[in-house]
Amino acid sequence: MTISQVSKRCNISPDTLRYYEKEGLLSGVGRTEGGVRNYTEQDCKQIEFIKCMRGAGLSVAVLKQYFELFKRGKRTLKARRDLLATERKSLQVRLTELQNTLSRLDYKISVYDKALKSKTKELKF
Amino acid sequence: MTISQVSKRCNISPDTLRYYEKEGLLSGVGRTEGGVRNYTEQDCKQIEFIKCMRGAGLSVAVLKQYFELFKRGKRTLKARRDLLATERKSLQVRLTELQNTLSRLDYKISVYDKALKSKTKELKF
DNA sequence: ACTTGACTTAGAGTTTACTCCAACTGCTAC
DNA sequence: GTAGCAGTTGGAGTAAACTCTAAGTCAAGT
Repeated sequence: MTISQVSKRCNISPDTLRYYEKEGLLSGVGRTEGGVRNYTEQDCKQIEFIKCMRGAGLSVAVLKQYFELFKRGKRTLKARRDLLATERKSLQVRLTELQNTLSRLDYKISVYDKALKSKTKELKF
Repeated sequence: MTISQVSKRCNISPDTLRYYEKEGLLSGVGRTEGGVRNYTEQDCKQIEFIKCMRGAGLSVAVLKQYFELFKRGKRTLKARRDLLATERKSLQVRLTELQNTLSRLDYKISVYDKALKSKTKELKF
């Protein structure tokens, strides 16, 4: 697959794909004789994984670390597991925060709806 | 309250507090005769609100817009409600995404745990 | 051979949200 | 009255994650 095909399929710009590769999140992307990137199905899966994790707030630096561990082979299995577990933990924390903020927004919107009905009072903020 | 007191209480740096004020998220912070910021309890509540919303990913620009509507008075009640509702919606979407990613991480960690037990196989990534 | 369009690289530029700096002011304590 | 500290301002600097530009290459079509 060419970069533009992967770009469309994964909905990530070619620039970003090149950037991820430069940062070491995609080490083994092959090239044609002409030097053009030739992505495999595996590459795509990995890109989807990266996209998913980036969406959840994992930094490019952490993902780089993860894939660098990978390159060092089987003996880093535990380290990778632990890295993921750490990220999982902080994701869980952020999830709970977001849930609280969602409730707070719901409450605030309900206060607005009441104020709009009574057509009299203004709010503090 | 002085800026350093608020900074401690809200756990936000004085620089950030000044930055928020400059950006219009805190319009009416009073000053002493000497020109020193003098925060009220209301100001603190507002700062907590800003912190909470920033934590949930609302941009400084959106919050600025919200407080600018506020300055225009009661006739912007509906606009403010709608702004909050829009943000609530996208927060909800992100929350669902994060939940999916959390599950994915859980699964991946379980795969690692299996691989660690059997002590034989490597993973794709 | 020549144009066209997609691709390559290195490196510069952008955006967001801070964070830091320099130069200055105004209390408070000695 | 002056040292020291907390505060002020305007503006410069930073980090992360892209995003864009310039200059060039390559393969296909005319």
